[in-house]
Amino acid sequence: MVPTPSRATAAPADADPAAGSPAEEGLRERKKRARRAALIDAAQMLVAEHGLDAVTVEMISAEAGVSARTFFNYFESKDDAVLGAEDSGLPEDVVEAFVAGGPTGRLLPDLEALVASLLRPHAEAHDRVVRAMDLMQQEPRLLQRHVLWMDRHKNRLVELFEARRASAPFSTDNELLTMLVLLLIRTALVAWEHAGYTGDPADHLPAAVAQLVDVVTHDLDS
Amino acid sequence: MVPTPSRATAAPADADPAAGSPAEEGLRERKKRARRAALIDAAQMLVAEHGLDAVTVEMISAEAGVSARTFFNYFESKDDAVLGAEDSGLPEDVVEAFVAGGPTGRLLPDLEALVASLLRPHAEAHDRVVRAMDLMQQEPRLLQRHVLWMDRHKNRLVELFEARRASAPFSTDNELLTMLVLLLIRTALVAWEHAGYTGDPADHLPAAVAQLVDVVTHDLDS
DNA sequence: TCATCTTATTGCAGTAGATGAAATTTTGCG
DNA sequence: CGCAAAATTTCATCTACTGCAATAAGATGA
Repeated sequence: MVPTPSRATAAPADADPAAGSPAEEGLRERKKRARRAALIDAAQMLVAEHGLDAVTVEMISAEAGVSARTFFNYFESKDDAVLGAEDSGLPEDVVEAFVAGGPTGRLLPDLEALVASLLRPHAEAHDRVVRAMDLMQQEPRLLQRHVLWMDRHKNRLVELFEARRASAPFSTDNELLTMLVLLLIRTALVAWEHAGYTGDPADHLPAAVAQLVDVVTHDLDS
Repeated sequence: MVPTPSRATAAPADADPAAGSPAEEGLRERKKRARRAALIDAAQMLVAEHGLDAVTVEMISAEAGVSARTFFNYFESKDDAVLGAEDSGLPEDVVEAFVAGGPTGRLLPDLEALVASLLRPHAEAHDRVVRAMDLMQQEPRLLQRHVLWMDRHKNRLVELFEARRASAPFSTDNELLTMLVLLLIRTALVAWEHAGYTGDPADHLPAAVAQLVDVVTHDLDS
């Protein structure tokens, strides 16, 4: 049997109108990208409709026109596909600025800058992230994967913190700082959600920081 | 015995949730407790030795002398058994104090008090928590479950925040506050771990708060 | 002590996520 | 075209987890 309409998606071939085609990208890379996107779309659509547990990877794979085994060549788990998790690393320049003790020289604003650059890629894949956020509310299990993602980056973050200590010493524990990063990410994303997903997630970062400062300093005041 | 008319179905009557009085405990409850403990011990021991993925629930069950099916009568998942997760709620008096705007009237210290009471039960089951913490470092997947636990309590926390708003208004978002609770819990636990698990996890809470204040206020100073 | 009701354990069958390996197809390129 | 590299698929297998029906083990009351 194998009713795979694999042709269907690949049909438009290279009918690229205009020369807008990403020249540097081979056909192979192209298809890979397309498949991945198709799988994420299928996963998010099906889960939104039937719920996380009612959707099997076979359904998702069938919807995307690939075998179930191929699915796992693209994602480590079903949940990953639903979240459409992309592991885009931190930009070089931002990292360099941070470890050098910049850009402002004060830890909290510099963390903010770091988080902003972590949030930026989320703005690009706007729709997918929005769908992922919505699904995360309905399916708390997905929030767990979000944390696993965090855990993967944790080592990298700790490296950055250690590196920065050399040029601009500070006393705060690495653990607290990573949790602070997580707090900022989450707060900004939720604020973005509450704002109806308008604009950029990073836009809500300053407000998050302001709130944090508020809570902590109120402690000292009154 | 007083002739109580309405006791159609088995009345749990006392049902003392606190494990304080073993005398009042029937043999059934006893065995249940013992089995549960045996399963947790077996799970933690085996995982410590062979790693999380190399240990099957069959091994754990066999080690504890029960069937694999029974295992799932006690735990929702393998990971839960390894963590030995207990869902002890917040004490009444602490909750009341918090929603009334106390005990200090300032949000951050009051959050600290709340977290302290969340950490206290961890001190009782000292050994198991220690082993769970160690395993969490080796097996990041377990950290996810820790978050699921958090998620379960999140609704309760949000209720508390909302209730407190009535008597002692504040502007901070619920999301930021829950993340702050998570940050304090995690920071205190890690500090406790670094201290060689001496004393109480809650002992390290003040230091965590101090660090947080430090990071945020340094922003304002320089 | 026995009869009985309730509750816990178990065996069995089945679903579904995830992985490894070999076979097959697709793509890149000279 | 024809060959080599890479990706997809098929197939077998493991394991976590669940529902159901049968059975064993406390609890209870006379």
